[in-house]
Amino acid sequence: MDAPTNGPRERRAPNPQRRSERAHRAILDATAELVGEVGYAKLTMEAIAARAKVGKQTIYRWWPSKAAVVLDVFERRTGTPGDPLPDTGDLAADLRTVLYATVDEFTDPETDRVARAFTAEIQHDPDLAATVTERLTRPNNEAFRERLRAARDAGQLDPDIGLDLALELLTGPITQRWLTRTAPLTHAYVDELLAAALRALGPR
Amino acid sequence: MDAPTNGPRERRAPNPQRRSERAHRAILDATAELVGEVGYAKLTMEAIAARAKVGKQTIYRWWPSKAAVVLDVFERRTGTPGDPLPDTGDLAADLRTVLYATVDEFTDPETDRVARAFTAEIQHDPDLAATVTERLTRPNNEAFRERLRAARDAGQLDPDIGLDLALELLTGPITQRWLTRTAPLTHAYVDELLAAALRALGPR
Amino acid sequence: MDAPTNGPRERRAPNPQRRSERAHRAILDATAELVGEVGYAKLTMEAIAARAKVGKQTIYRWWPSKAAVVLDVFERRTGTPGDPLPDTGDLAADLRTVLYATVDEFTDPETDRVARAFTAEIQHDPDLAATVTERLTRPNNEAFRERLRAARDAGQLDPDIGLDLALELLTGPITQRWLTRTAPLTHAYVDELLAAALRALGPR
Amino acid sequence: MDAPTNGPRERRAPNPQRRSERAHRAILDATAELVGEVGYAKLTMEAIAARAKVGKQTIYRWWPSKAAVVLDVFERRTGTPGDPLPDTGDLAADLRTVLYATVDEFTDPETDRVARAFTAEIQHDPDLAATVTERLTRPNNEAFRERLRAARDAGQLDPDIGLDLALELLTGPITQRWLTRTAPLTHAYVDELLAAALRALGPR
DNA sequence: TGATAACCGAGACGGTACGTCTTGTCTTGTT
DNA sequence: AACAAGACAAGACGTACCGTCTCGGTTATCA
Repeated sequence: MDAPTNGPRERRAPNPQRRSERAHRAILDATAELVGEVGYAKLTMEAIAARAKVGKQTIYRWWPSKAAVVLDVFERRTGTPGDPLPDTGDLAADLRTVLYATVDEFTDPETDRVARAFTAEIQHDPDLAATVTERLTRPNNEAFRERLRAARDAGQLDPDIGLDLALELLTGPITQRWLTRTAPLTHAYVDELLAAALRALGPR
Repeated sequence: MDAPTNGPRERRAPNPQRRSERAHRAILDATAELVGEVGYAKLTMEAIAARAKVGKQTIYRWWPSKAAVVLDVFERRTGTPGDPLPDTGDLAADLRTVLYATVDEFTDPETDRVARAFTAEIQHDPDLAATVTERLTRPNNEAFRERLRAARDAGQLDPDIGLDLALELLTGPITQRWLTRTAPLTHAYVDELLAAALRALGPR
Repeated sequence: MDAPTNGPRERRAPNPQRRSERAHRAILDATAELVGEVGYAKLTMEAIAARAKVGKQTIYRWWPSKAAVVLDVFERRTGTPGDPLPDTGDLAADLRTVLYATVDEFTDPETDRVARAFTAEIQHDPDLAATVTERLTRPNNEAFRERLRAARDAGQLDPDIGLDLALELLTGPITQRWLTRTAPLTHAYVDELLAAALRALGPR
Repeated sequence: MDAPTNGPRERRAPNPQRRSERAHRAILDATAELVGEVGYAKLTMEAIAARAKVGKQTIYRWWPSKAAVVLDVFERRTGTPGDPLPDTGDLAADLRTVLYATVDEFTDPETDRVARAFTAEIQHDPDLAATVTERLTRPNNEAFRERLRAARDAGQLDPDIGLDLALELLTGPITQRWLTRTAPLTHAYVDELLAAALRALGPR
């Protein structure tokens, strides 16, 4: 796990206007390549700097940690989080669409790899945890809750059930299965889960 | 995160008969203390050896990694996993008992700390992942499934629902909430979850 | 003797222009102190680094081995080797001056200590042997031979005797006595040696 | 050079009567092989024990150090030191015989290797130095001096010249040339040396 | 002729130092 | 001022040996 980190020193902010676009891109590209080649754990700042033909300081100037760099890479790859869920009026179908996509993402080796790296990193880097929550988790959850809210307003959900719990009933099992690798994440599993969860959530 | 690990060299197994009980205990004690003092990430083999008055080789002789040592400490603390769940005949009550205990554990700062460390470590140490699964996750899950099986046999559960899914519906939400720290883990939350999940699982 | 040395890994040369003068001096100072305190054999890179407040890597960056560091210390102490011998026209007197100085040096505990260390080290470190020969032995011998050459040209030596042999007759006995510690190195011994050797070397 | 040696603890002497001849021989054989294979510096007690199929304690029981073991190996190889020099009445011829043999020995790679190892080791192991002096140097020197004494008594040497100096004039140059590797040790060199030295030593 | 002590093989132990690695900062030109 | 390059202090890594210390398992005297 962590090489005992000294924590980066506080320093006065650099001027983003003068930031070298070349260096910025080179760092993200190099990081993306290296994560693919050696995985997150063996990724080093040293290696990123070398591959990107960049001084280490240039990395430290713009990112507080290795994780922050990789987070940017990750974000660049997966595109804008927080996109609204589809709303065709058919809740089950819409959720199926989204959850299929979710398990597909987790099944992609590259995404899986980085997601696991973040899951790991978040456990002992509160700053990163906050950032990830802010930029990934919260927008996604909000979009999810929005769709559920619409369903509830349409009378498709039990109004006594909290949206957060609803969300967790639908995604928690997937998260847990992915986390513990107890069984494969398949579309069939999503179907099964969806059926059960909707029984829990539907109007009495 | 991880100092890029070279992985321990292959070596022929030492003779466990000749293992020094004194050293064994001293290492676990020292590790337990140090995890409490500096946390898992800043824990070093060097420090364990120093605190335990033990040669580093003695640690490396018996454990392949820092994580493995801490796992033993963790196991020693939490006692035997895989204990059967209570079975009073009242499924809801029994599950409540267990899930209360679960959230209590995750709420305990010490346990939380180590659990997070393992969650992190497991993401990029497949050997450790296998060990943890084998020694913690699987026994616990099996005990859980056993109780659910009994309930199903008693007609308290929908026989069409897989026990794995049932398990995940009951624990996945808790795991996810703990993992993402989106909201506190309380007994009230367990109650809410239990009510919803049992609607999903109960006989039609 | 040597802890079985793996030999330092090959690495691309650092840029001497950017060498830290502070670190350089601190390392040599610390080494000088430590050799005096604990002797060469118990001198460790670890201790040098600690005393000099320097990272170990900084030592390894500039010197291939402990011996190389001490050689620099030694050289700094004894000043420029290869200084020409005095030439007053009186060969015996000039040689006496030089050999007195030689035995005085070998009698000084500090110099003796380091000289023995090198004598030892040279036996199984060919690189160091070459360096020492190049930087100490050869210049000194050349200066010596130069003085003998002048004497030979002045008709004070048998022209049939090789200068190398002449050199060895004059210094070999001293070296051997120092090496085997069979008897003390005194000025009287030099006188005795000189008388005999000059009989061997003088014109017939 | 030496890994800083803790020095062996004082222990009460074992009973040589009960010494295992098998182990004794195996240790010497293994040491001889290993010195040949890896050289003295990289020779380890560990390796000797392993090769000899012997417990390390068995080595430490009978020898105080690696050097002591190798010394025994060396002695076993070179046979009894201190044999008297030939005395045919012709001093020059007798010395030539002996010095030829000496340079031949030093020229043999195996002997050269071990001799250098001891030369090195002696510099910082006073106990070993004493042992070597006692068992090798002194007997050999004594035999040498004996022959010179006979020559002096026969009027072939200047009676004013000390026997020690005479010895050193004859052997010091060879020792020095071997030690510094400044030039090859040949029979021709011995001839040249002998001619010169005898001029120094002969009666006036 | 046991018993009983010593030596033996094996190898775990507490240590020390090794030489390497990476971290995050600092320094030195260049652009 | 940001940059590429890379030296620097710090300190953990995992390994190699050190010399000591058990641990059974043979011998080989002596009671």
